[in-house]
Amino acid sequence: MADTASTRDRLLDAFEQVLIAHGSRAATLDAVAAAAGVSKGGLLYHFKNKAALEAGQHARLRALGEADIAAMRAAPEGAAEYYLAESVSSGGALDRALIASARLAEDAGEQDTVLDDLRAAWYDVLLAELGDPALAHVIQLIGDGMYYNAVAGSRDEGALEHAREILSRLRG
Amino acid sequence: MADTASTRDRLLDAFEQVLIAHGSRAATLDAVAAAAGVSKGGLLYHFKNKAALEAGQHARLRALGEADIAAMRAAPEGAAEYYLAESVSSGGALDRALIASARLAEDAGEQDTVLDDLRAAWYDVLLAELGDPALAHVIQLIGDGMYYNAVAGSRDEGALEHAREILSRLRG
DNA sequence: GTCTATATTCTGATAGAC
DNA sequence: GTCTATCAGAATATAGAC
Repeated sequence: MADTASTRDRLLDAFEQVLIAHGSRAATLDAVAAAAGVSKGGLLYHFKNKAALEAGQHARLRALGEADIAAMRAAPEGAAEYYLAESVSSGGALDRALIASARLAEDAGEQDTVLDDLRAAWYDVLLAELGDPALAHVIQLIGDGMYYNAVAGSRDEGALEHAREILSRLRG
Repeated sequence: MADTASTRDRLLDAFEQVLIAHGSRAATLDAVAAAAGVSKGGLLYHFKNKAALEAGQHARLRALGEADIAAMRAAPEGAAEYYLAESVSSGGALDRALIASARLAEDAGEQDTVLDDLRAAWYDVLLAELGDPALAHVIQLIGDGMYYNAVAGSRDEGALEHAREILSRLRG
């Protein structure tokens, strides 16, 4: 029901899109309102100031991230496989929210802990499955690396296959 | 000779520092000039506009990066060890330049290729030493992951030790 | 080379009409 | 709920004094 998305949700979508495509400097109230097809006044009805818009973005990431962690715990292929596969940016809602919040986090001095919290939760699940702190840590770093490359827009073909191959060597 | 650094260099130092500490949104001409201890007019004598200041930052990274690639080729401990050790943010000149340029790159749509160029060069050196595309690729992803955490401002204790341990398992 | 003063445009935010 | 009009302050940049 993309057509029936609330204006509030469309504003958050637009904020994400501008953050991802053009960075935080470009994500002004004017630009976000225009991308969402509303006026600046319309935006400010839903989010009383820019801090509220940023908080809305972080809250969206938190909800998506917590759902993902539950899915990772339940993944039949195992948490490590699941984690690596999802770290390849697929343009999904979680990817987009992660990139957008990461860009905001660079400007604001540690105002929202969602990124740190999610990272810690993913690590816990990896460690519970693998039972090896060094391996769990390195799997997370590989995921971060794939995520970094996706954000930078670099084509990084074969990353997932290569990561899977190395993972199997380490487990075998 | 930090005391005898030229005003131009002090301005680039200040730009880096503000970018790293507070992000690109905070790195205004006023803030950079103040951090360097000069007036805005003084800054604009050395860099005629903001784009020139950003170009100066990217040029500084390119010079440091090319020197690093030469050092990596010559490293007695091997390129992979050298690469992982330097990927841990140590506050060195290269680290700082890398983080600063990465923050600028998010705002500007691929105007300077220095980050992509350096990444490709590092991969070439890793592959030449390791002779294994999957392993070279994964080592670079681990470095990217450590670098991503530095850009994001997270602390990530034990990353280097864990990466070294996994590397030795893979080589052994 | 560096500063002050100023012009211009952008940004966040408010008030009130519809 | 959404829009337009408007404002204060910030940001980039220029001109010219020293």
